[in-house]
Amino acid sequence: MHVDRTDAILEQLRQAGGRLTTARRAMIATLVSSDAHLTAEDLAAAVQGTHPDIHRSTVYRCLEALEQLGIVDHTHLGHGPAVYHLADDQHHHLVCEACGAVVELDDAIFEDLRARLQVEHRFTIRPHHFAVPGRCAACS
Amino acid sequence: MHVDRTDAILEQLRQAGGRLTTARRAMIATLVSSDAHLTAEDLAAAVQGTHPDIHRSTVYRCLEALEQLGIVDHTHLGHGPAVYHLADDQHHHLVCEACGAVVELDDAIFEDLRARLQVEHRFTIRPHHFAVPGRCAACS
DNA sequence: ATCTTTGCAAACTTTTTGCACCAAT
DNA sequence: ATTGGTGCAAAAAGTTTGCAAAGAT
Repeated sequence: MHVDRTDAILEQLRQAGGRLTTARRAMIATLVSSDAHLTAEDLAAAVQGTHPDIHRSTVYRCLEALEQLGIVDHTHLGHGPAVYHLADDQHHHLVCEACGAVVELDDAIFEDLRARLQVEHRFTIRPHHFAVPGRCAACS
Repeated sequence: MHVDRTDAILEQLRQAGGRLTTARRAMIATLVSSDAHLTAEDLAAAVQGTHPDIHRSTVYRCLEALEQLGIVDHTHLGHGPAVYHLADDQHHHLVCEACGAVVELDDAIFEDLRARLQVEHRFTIRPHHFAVPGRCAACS
């Protein structure tokens, strides 16, 4: 179940010296139970379903805190808002510029490119932070 | 000189049915004479040096128009504003998340990845639209 | 003469910040 | 009791839009 994962995350938060507040619990619960790509606004809306007085700015601040603690990560799928997901579920994205479809990719696909850029430019890529744009099968 | 390139671009604009206005001339001139990565704001500031009454919104609208005509292109180097450059100078970017350094890359480096994603996911990448983030030699 | 483009002001979207209060440890 | 987190309101940053006037063809 989600319980193990949630517990592990809450433990990680506590270990890092973060406080276990209502807002954080609610946000982590939402992130655990949704495997979609949530914007800060999505998350705020979801959380406010059960806790109406958790403010948008709290959501942004929590996300920032949780990101610094290595619990969540954000990605840019295109223009528009960033999307957030739990850091224990790392993956890459292809986004169709025409229809917005998102394809999730395994890390492995970037291995060759990573190795090459490391050697040729001494640059260590962290490619999950931005999606790779293009055209999906249906739109090309 | 820059004259040839500018003329070619102005011709391209005319051919496409776009009008040759003061704002467009000034913006193209600025883009031709600067090979840096200019934000819309940078461009507005530069253009306003000689034409003080060209409005920011005109700059944004021209950029949009010039982009649709295939004359300019924009890229996202990270959080913060988009940067614009002439479309006849296509290249990719690595951006250091620590120091902001930008490494320009040739298209070729994405060939293998492009081919693989095409075959494995029928997805045609257009990777120059977003920079690939990571750590430069000095920051890793 | 026509139809695009511009200037301006104002709105919009996403995110950040200052400050006083509240709550977790 | 302390320190970190929260609610609120307000601003910031980047970009877009409606409209009437000006300009390019």
